Amino acid sequence: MVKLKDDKKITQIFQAALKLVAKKGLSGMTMGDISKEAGIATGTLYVYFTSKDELINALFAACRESSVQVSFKGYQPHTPFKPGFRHIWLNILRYKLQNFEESVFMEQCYHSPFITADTREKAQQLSAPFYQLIERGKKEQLIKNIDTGLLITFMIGTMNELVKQTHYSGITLNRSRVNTTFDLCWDALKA
Amino acid sequence: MVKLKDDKKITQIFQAALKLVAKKGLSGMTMGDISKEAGIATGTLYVYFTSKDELINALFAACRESSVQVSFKGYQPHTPFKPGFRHIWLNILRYKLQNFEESVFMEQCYHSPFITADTREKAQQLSAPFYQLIERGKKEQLIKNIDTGLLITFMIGTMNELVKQTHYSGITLNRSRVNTTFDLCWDALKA
DNA sequence: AATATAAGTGAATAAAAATTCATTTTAGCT
DNA sequence: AGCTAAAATGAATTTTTATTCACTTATATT
Repeated sequence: MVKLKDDKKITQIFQAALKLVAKKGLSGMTMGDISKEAGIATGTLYVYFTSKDELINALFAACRESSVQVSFKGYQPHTPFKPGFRHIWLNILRYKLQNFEESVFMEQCYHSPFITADTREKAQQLSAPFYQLIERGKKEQLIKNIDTGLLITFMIGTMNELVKQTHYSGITLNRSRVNTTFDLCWDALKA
Repeated sequence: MVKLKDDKKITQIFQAALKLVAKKGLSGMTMGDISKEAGIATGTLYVYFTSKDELINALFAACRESSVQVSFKGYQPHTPFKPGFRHIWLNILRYKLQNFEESVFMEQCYHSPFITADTREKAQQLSAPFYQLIERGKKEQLIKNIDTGLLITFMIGTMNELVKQTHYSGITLNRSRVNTTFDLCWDALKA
C-alpha cells in the first residue's frame, strides 16, 4: 500500500480539538473527548500523534501558520501605507471571527505546559512580516515612534478583545461597526 | 474552640495556585502541586475547599473582587473626566503589573469548565462602575460614541496585552513609557 | 492541667485520563 | 479475487490525579 496518513483525518482531529477547547478549555479536553468528537477511536489518535503533547503542539503550529498566511493575502506592498495596513487588519479580523475557536485555543496555549520552547520559537519567527509592516509605517511617520513589539501586541490584543466581545455579545459586526473599530485601532497607532 | 479557619492559610493556598497557573497553566495544576507549593498537606486543601472546582471558583471571585476594588482607589468623581480616567487606568495597570499571575489566571479561567455560571455572573456585576465611568465620558463628549461594552473590552484588552508584553520582554515600564501607552489608549477612545 | 474541638496530615482509595496493543478493517496493487 | 501493509479499533493497562479518612497535632476554654 502507498497511501500515507490522511490529511483529511488530521484536519478532522484538529477541528474536534478546537471545538472542545472553545467549549471546555484546554484543561478540560481529554484524548477521549477528542476522539469522540472527531468520530474516531481513541487509538487512532495515536496513529497520527505520538502523544497528547505532540497533538497540541502540532495544532498550535498549524493554527499559527494558517493565521499568518491569511493575514497578508492580497496585500500589495507598493500601495500607500494606510490602505495596506487596513487591508491586513481586515484580513486578521475576518480570520479571527471566522475561526473563533482557534483564537481561544491560541490564548489558552500561551501559558500551558504543553507548548514547547521550540514550538514557541517557531511561532515567534512567523511574526517577522508584521514587524516589517509596522517599521514601514514608522519610517513614513504615519505610526507612533514606539517600540514595534509593543505596537504589534497592542494591535493584536485589541483585535482579540474585539473578537471576544463580538462573539459573546452576539452583536453582528456590520460594515459600519467594523469601520468604527478600525478607526479605534488606527487612532491609537497613528503618529 | 472558637478559632475559625485561617484566612492566612487561604491566602497561602491562593498564592500557590496563582504561581502554578502562571508557570504551568491551569491545565497543568494539580491539587498535589498546590499543596506542595503552599507547604501543606494535600488533605488540608480539603479542609478549606470541598473540591478543586470550589477552590478555583473561590480564587476567581477573590481576584476579581480585589482588582475591581483597587481600580477605583483614590478616584474623585468630581474632578474632570480625563485625569480621573487616567487615574483609574493607572490603578489598573499598576495592579496588573504587580499581580501578573492573577491576570494569567483570570485569562485562563475565561474558557474553562471550572468557572460556574454563578461565579461568572457575580464577576460581571462588579463591572458596573466601569460602565458608569465610560458613560460619563460619552455624555461629556470626550469618549467616542460606541457601544460601552466594546470600549471597556478594548481598554482592558489593551492593558492585558501591554502587561503581557512588558512582562515577557523584560522591559521596565518607566514613567515616560507608561505615558506613551496611556496616550495610545486615550487616542483610541477619545471622541 | 485537663478537656474538647478545630486544624492538619499523608497514606490509601477511587476516579479519570493517557497510552498500548492484539486484532480487525480498509485500500491499493497485481 | 487474493495479497499485503497501512489504518483503524476499543478493551485492557498504566499512569496520573482527585478525594477520603483514620489518626495526630495544635489551640482555646475551663
